Amino acid sequence: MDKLIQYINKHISLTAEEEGLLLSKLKRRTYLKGQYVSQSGDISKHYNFIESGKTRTFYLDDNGNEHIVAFGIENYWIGDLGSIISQTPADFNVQCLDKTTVIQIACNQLEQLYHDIPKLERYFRITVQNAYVNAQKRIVRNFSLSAQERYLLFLEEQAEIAQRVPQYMIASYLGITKEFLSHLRNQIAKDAKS
Amino acid sequence: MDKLIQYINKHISLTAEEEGLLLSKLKRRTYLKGQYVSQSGDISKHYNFIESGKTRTFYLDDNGNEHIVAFGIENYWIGDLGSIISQTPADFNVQCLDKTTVIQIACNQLEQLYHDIPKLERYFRITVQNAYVNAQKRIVRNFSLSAQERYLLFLEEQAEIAQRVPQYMIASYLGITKEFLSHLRNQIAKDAKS
DNA sequence: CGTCTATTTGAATGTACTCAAAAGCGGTGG
DNA sequence: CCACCGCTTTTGAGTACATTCAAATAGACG
Repeated sequence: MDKLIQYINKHISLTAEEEGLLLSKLKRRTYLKGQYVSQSGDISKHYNFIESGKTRTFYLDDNGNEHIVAFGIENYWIGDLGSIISQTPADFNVQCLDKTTVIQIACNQLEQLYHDIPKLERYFRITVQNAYVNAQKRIVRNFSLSAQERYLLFLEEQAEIAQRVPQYMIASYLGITKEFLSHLRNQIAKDAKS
Repeated sequence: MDKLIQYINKHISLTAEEEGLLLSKLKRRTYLKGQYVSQSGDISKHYNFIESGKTRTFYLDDNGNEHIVAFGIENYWIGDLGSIISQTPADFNVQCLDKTTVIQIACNQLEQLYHDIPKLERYFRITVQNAYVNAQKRIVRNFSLSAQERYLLFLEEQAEIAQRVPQYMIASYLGITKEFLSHLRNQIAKDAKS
């Protein structure tokens, strides 16, 4: 679980004692491809840090269409934060796209941990703050950019993810249909030639 | 500045001493209608809590179109968080829609405040966490709901704001044109009759 | 090689946009 | 009190971007 500790220590400095306490509360768990780390409707039991593998967080709308909210790869925190913080049924599903190993913090121990290691408040404040800034950026882009521009930006900014997930999921993440993304790629290829 | 202290104390418990220290760092400032609390391109100098009035946070895209990212009313925190936390040029403009009084924390004192009153880490963690959950919800809705559904939901969930801002700004917030929103309203009125 | 999943292609459709013009609605001044 | 001004909302026609549905093609894996 060194990688997680290392990540946390980028923002705060844990003492050896705190590190030990934190480690004692963490559990490693491995999911197979296709398994769900958490499911819509359930109350989330843990917050997860990906050690290896990849996941998608998606929402199933009333018409049965899937909408990918986020991808997760190594060193990402995943889970339905709304469910985790208020212990209400989750809106989102978190599914593994590969065999995936996560480090879990149980929700019912999170408050205790914040109490025992107040520095963690800082760590998570910073982490969530960054996630929030990105979410706002995404909202604005979805309004102000065309689907093609959004796709090109995605390839650029999230190159690693782009290479590791199937195209129809990228379409879903971008908020367009897989057919339309295919059309866009065709278009882009044509434009590149001329 | 009691209202802010009161709001903060919903999540944490400040001692009298901490309260005093915090208060000594806060400044009240009033802007006229139309004035900017912060502007795109500038590096944000403070984070703002609205005591009275209302604001819009918007992004100006490459085609010169405005996209409203958020509205602010009493008891909301406003500002370009991306700029505030990394002291980079802001993406967003925050403009007052009325005479607006805010309580400001200077960015260059924020870290010191976190140091002196670690509980504030917790307060802002919780605040940003909630904002993030809402942002994710908005992303999903923009994908899975039609413009009409989004509008009706907005009226329901943000009734107060809906009554206090002009329609063309609501359209911008929803990511549609003012003309199309007008069309939708027409449609909704017709549907209601039959 | 066959099966299953992912991607491509194309035609018809729909949702939302653009542009232009008209109508409504406060305020302000004559 | 009315006329005019600026700003917001409405209306309508034509258009564009993205969707749906159906079918063909390509890729991956046993």
